[in-house]
Amino acid sequence: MTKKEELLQAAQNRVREGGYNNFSFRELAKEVGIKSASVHYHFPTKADLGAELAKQYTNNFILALGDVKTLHNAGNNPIAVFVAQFKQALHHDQKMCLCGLLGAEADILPQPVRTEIKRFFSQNLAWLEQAYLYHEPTNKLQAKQSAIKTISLLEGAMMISIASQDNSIFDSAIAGLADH
Amino acid sequence: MTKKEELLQAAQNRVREGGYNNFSFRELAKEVGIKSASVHYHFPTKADLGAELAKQYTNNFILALGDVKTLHNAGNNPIAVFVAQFKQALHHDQKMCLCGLLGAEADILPQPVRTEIKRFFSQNLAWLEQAYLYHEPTNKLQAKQSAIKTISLLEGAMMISIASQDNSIFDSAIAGLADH
DNA sequence: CCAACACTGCCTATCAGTAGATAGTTTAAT
DNA sequence: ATTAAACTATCTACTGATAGGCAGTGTTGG
Repeated sequence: MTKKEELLQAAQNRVREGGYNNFSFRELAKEVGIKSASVHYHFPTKADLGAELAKQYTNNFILALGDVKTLHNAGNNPIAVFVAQFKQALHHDQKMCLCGLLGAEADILPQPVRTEIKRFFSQNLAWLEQAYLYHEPTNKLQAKQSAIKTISLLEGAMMISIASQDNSIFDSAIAGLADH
Repeated sequence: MTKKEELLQAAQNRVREGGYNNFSFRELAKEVGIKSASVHYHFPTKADLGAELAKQYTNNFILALGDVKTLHNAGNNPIAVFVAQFKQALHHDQKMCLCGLLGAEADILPQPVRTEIKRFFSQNLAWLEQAYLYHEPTNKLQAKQSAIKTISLLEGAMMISIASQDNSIFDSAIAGLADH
């Protein structure tokens, strides 16, 4: 892993714990073993780092989901796949969704970061909408609404589980979500 | 409104926009027209201010909901009341739920603040559980799960609406929630 | 083949601004 | 005379950012 990648990874952990203001160039530098001035070589400003962080997070997230049509044709329920990916993010890392936390504080984000956060949700909603269209008989409007309900439930459940330090809240929230 | 109340109000606005790290004693002092050192007279430390902020927010929130039994007996659907209060928080202030945002960054909060955030959710879940028990034929376990699903959906929908700068997302998410 | 050059990735040193917090003082009301 | 609520002045620590240096790694023209 390059220093640049290490910096992004360190930043991701900190942002997922405490938001955009919870990391500094000095802390990241210390963690990866370089000086804070050198971080500016890789990312000219903090906003640049934040924007690239959100961009890569979104891209990796969508990539890991896979293709809706492919999943469906292989006999997998894409909605279950989506839910499982959120569950993994919580149970494995014990941290918030990066874009969930940043989304909540969107008002104070530099615009390039905010743009990437918006993209995360528009892309995930589009993915989920397709998932509902493939998986159950419905129309576009209904599928859109189901997509919104599903991702809202997941982000909210994640948040409350972390606030309450109780992952069983998340499990209760998603019970029966991807059945039938 | 006393200076202390003004400080709490100013802090609330800032926290609901960008989390715990998004306010400083200097900014609050400037906004209410005193010096930053004077803020320490009212709140010895930042953690004290944060804890009192979360405490009052929770108390006011529960108080505004009213009594489940009273609502039910007056022919009102308590679940609809709960949903309406979240909708109001979003549409009126165009800001996140204070405890929602703070809950997401619970890992970095001073313990007294974190304790208050936990209380917000345990109290709201208890209120909602009662609401479901009163409003529809169910058992305690089902009511608990419904409570978790409902508050998760509301907090998540709020978050995504703010991230996307689109309140219609919230409205879609709650469509049909408090019917029948 | 090799000297000149440029690029990469880091460094030191430093800046102005802001953070939370403290000690001690003034002002005004009780 | 006491107390509440503000003040001035100051501290140490940290913030993002900049200027400029330096070693290593090509890369290229004579």
